[in-house]
Amino acid sequence: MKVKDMILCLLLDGPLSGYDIKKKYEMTFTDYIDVALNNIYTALIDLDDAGFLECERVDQNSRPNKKLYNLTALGRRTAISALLHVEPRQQITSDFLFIISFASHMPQTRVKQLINQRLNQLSKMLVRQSVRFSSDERTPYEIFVEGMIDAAIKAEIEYLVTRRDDLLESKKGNKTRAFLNKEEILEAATVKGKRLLKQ
Amino acid sequence: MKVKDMILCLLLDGPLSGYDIKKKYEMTFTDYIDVALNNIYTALIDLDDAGFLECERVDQNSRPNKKLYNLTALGRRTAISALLHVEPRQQITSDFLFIISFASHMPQTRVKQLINQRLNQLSKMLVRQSVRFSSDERTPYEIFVEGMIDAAIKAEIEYLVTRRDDLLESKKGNKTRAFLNKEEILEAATVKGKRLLKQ
DNA sequence: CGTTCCATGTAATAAGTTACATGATTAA
DNA sequence: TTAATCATGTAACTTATTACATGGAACG
Repeated sequence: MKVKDMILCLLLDGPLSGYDIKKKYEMTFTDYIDVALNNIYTALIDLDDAGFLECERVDQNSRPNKKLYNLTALGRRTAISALLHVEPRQQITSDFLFIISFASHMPQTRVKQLINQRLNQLSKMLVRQSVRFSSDERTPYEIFVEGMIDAAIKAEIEYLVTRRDDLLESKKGNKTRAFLNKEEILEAATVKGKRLLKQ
Repeated sequence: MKVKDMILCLLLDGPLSGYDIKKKYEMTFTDYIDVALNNIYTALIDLDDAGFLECERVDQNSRPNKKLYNLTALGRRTAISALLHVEPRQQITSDFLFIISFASHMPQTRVKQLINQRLNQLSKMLVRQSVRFSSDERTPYEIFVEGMIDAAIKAEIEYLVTRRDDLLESKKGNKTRAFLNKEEILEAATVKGKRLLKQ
């Protein structure tokens, strides 16, 4: 699916500004859709020019003015058509796994760093999860998707925590702790919550 | 990580032809690295021109001739440097999850189709897993990575199979079976094995 | 006799990324 | 007063994708 199709789909549930789309993306889609958002305004303008959207200027007094975009009939048809006919692509590119598979060419410190960084990312994802879980207005479908992500995150953490020692050659007699333990990771995800998200 | 960096890394363990890289990719990296491979030959030529590789022509009698690429000192340094200094990006784009979260705009048949297609993809991934598991010459690091993928695939199948009914509004009194059951999926992954991979 | 495997490339295009650029308001 | 939030855009560039293009050998 192309970014423009996705934008049209996001507008199926009502008009949004570019900024709204950005926020929505950052909060709910970041974990399974990877796009840079700098071009979102350009995309909206293009879609507008092509007749998929109509744009309404909204003047605000204590805020910068904004533009609300809404689907035209054509836009709505296109969005639905994408939902029905696109064959979904699963596009995963995990530098982490790629690099780890070359661990024989790296020093142990790098391996530890990579694991810890990844656990950190997963921890942040859990934070977003908990924020989402605490909101109402979620459709059963969104709940389904969130549950899937939750399961994936937890499976990965579980695997990393139980297996990461396999990556270290010199386990024995190594007094310095290499890794955070599972409790610390999960705690980081709940307690530091908001702070973490802002990093 | 860029494709060219990855190619350099793949060559760390010995010279390969473009075709070798393709094969290696298709067998072991497909599941967590998403790239189109048409440009692999172009990339090799570019890397050669830039002094990262040296190329040896190998004439074969009962096969098309091929070109074996090997790292130069510069190429090796660049590969190692990428492994040590790149900050790994996790790039997931799951059209499946995106589309599913808009299920309220789709007919039930489409939802079923999406779930079944996804289970099919996962099934194929399990086939690749089983082929990989049966090979020797795997470093502990590769085993680690495979284990991770295995865990991820199984977690997703588990989730889909136990929760997919949540997506169907009219569960009651629906006689026609909507989905394959878990045993059928896992069986498809082992029995049909090779045949599936070729689709 | 048809399909898969081995093996390599080119050219045009589309898409997305990075970096640049601005500016008022509000909460800490 | 400093950082974060709200809010929108442009231009140059890099990258990757799609489609095209070929051809012998082996296998079933």
